[in-house]
Amino acid sequence: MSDPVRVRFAPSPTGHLHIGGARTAIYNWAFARRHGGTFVLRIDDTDAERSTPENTAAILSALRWLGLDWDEGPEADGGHGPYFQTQRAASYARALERLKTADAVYPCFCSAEELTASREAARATGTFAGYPRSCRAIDADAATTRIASGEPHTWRLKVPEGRGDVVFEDAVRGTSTFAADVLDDYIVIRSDGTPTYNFATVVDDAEMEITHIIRGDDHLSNTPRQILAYEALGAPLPTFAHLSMIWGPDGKRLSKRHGAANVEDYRDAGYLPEALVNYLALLGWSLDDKTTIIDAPTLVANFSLDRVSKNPAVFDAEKLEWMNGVYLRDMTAEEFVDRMAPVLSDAGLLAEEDAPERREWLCELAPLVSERVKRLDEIAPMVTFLFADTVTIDEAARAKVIEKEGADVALEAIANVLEALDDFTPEAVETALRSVPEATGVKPKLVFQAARVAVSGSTVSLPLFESLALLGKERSVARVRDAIGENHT
RNA sequence: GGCCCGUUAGUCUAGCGGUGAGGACGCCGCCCUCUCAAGGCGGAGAUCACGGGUUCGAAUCCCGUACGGGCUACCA
Repeated sequence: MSDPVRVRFAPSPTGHLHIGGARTAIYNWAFARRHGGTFVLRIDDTDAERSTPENTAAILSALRWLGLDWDEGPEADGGHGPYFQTQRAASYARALERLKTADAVYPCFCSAEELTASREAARATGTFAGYPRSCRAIDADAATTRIASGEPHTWRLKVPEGRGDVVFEDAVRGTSTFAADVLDDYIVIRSDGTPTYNFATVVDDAEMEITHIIRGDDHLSNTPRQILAYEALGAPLPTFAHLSMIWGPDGKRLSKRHGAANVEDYRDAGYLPEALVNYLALLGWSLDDKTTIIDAPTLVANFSLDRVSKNPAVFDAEKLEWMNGVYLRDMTAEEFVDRMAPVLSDAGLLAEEDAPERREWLCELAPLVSERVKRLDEIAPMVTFLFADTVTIDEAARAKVIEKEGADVALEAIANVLEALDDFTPEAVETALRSVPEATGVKPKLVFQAARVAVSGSTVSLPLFESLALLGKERSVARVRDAIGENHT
């Protein structure tokens, strides 16, 4: 049996949870759950300028909303903490000491200006633009003296003499090779003593015993230098798996320029977490050649890195919307009411505390709404007429239906026939309304549309008979009567 | 500039040497129908980026080219 799987998602709190980050988190989570492993959440907040506690909180809440629970991380200690890089200075210092004694690192006194200049020069000649290793030649005693005198310096990782090409097996892309001569003596500790990203991640991943690093494609080129750090530290190498990017429709990295790019944007727009997880899971991974609706348990039972595709995927908002509709429609009335109640409350249609006593009524409404809505935020406009005392008839609808020849006659008959009903069920209402065309000689289409406009204010609404039943006899009849004579105004 | 990665319909994908290149979103049409949806049925849409190989046979293997993306920071 192999070592227990430990994976991590390590967002940088420089913004909220991005769609791309969410997919990375989903894959890590699914992989951990699939293998009975541990999902670690680590906050890579070493960018002091842009990291904020608010962003961290937003990321945690977005992950929770998606249902991606972590076994170790903020608010879930697992013995490998702390889980904020800014609290791990001791680890980095310890790692640096280890590298010093192993002679795997050396101080560099070059100024930022010098480095930029040499880089530009190298780039202009078309050769390797890495650090020329100037300070590597400074002997240890001289270096110690200069450090003691307070001269600013960084620490660079020494690419071992005679190190061959760096070759590793990427779980999604296969063998990756980086030639030895492009390996760079990169900076691991900045002049202010803080670690650079490439070093901090390796130290943390090693200490946290991460076995599989599943992350974005943008880190692929960083992998060889990280591998060098693992080797210098004497730590076992994890398996790497690089995910391709998620693009906007223009083939550029998905960003706010393309519209909603954060998980919470979708939450606020009325998307369900289960639909977003399903959609994102499929953006770069597939179960087989035909399955598209995959719930979380199914994802967990089937997720594997070898079915992750190598090519970038364009985020298709329309498909997500369709999928959200599928989840909405698949809900039971009870489930749908649970999602609908907060929406009604926010829209000021039905107070949260009044919802329980009208639960039965809401459950009757639910199936009518759920099958014609793709997002939760479409609900309120659709059902407002059922909650309001009166309804304002849409101008176009009035002109098109109420002012039609015969509409008044039909409305009169509708009101009478409804009024006569004892049992105001959809079936009874339907039977009653269906008798109107014959009795009045008005075409059925007009009869139904007139009733619809009178009651809902629009030519497009939830199904008529059910709507009337939901509205109740009194209000239904009143609205139909109110509509009569509207064409004389 | 250098290095790395990618390329199957508008989009997401299946495919892993022999298929009529399969599915999904979107689009179009028909059916159902009290409107709108949903649902059912059908359709259009892919010279598998291009050019060379290897092979009896290539979307699948190899090499180039083009295009796109990433990295190349004392950002992550």
